[in-house]
Amino acid sequence: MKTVEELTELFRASGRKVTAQRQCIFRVLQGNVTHPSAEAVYEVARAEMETISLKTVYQTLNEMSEMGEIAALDLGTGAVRFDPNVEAGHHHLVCRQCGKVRDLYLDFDDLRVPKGASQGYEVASAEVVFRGLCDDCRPARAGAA
Amino acid sequence: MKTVEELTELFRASGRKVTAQRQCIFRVLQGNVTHPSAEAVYEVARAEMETISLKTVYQTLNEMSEMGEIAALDLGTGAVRFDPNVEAGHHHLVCRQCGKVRDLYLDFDDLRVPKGASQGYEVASAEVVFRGLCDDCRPARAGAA
DNA sequence: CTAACATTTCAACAATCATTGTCAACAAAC
DNA sequence: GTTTGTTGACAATGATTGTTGAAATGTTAG
Repeated sequence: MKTVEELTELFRASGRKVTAQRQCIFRVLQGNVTHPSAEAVYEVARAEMETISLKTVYQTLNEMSEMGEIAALDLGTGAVRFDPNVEAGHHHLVCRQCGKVRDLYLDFDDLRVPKGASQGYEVASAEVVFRGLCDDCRPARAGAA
Repeated sequence: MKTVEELTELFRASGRKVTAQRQCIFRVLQGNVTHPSAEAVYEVARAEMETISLKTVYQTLNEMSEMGEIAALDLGTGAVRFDPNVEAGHHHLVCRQCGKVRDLYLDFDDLRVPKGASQGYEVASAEVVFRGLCDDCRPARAGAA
């Protein structure tokens, strides 16, 4: 994701106003690898700005997503998650139990749909979703916490 | 998916009752490649059984899913979709516009997470989601409908 | 540099959509 | 027939979006 300053410029350049709330949201997302839901962003933002509203968070996240500065992921964990990492070709690890999501940088070079198999679809992207249990949800083994 | 008769046996064997409604739902799913949402199953079932309720449809689909007879897919199209096809190793084509989902039988043999990259996850499954536009949503080109 | 204006945004509230819980009447299986 | 699970009307939940008056922002004129 771009820096807070760059995002501020981008918002202004596209005719959007940059409010304290929005910059707070920018900061929350900076370097955030937890793929937070809107609610999660809201919680963190509220620690810094008590009066921010959930609606504002949704609105700003959606705008950032439309601008391509963050990615909105629906991975079946109940709520849409936002990923400040918009680099192409990265994939996701999803915990079946708690929904925790992590980025996975792997290059699968044969991730293409052969002609004739596309059933009329014009395929624009391919993403791999790996599902399993994260270390926190894995049943503790003997000796482990 | 198994036949209506096999499902009837399975339900009975696991202590579940087999009602006319449930058999109706079994029939709706038989050979259905549209990955219908609960609502879509409901619509079709209601054509046959006017009095069936949406709650019953949800309940039955969830039970079938728990039994592993169908798969519940959340592909970010707004509602969970149900896939009578539970064969492992098949993937999905999703239309960005209308949400239409189709199965894709492709074997990606390097679809594994290398040791050391799994970030503590115990990975159980890998599925590829291809997104794009289906033929119905693709802007019509000159000469095409 | 400052003031004033036209917009945009904010945040409280209510609405929507998918899905699930509650519960009395009912039907399947023994 | 009894017992237990199921049905379906209704209401509730959780995520997300629409509405709206009030406040803040970027811009332009002075």
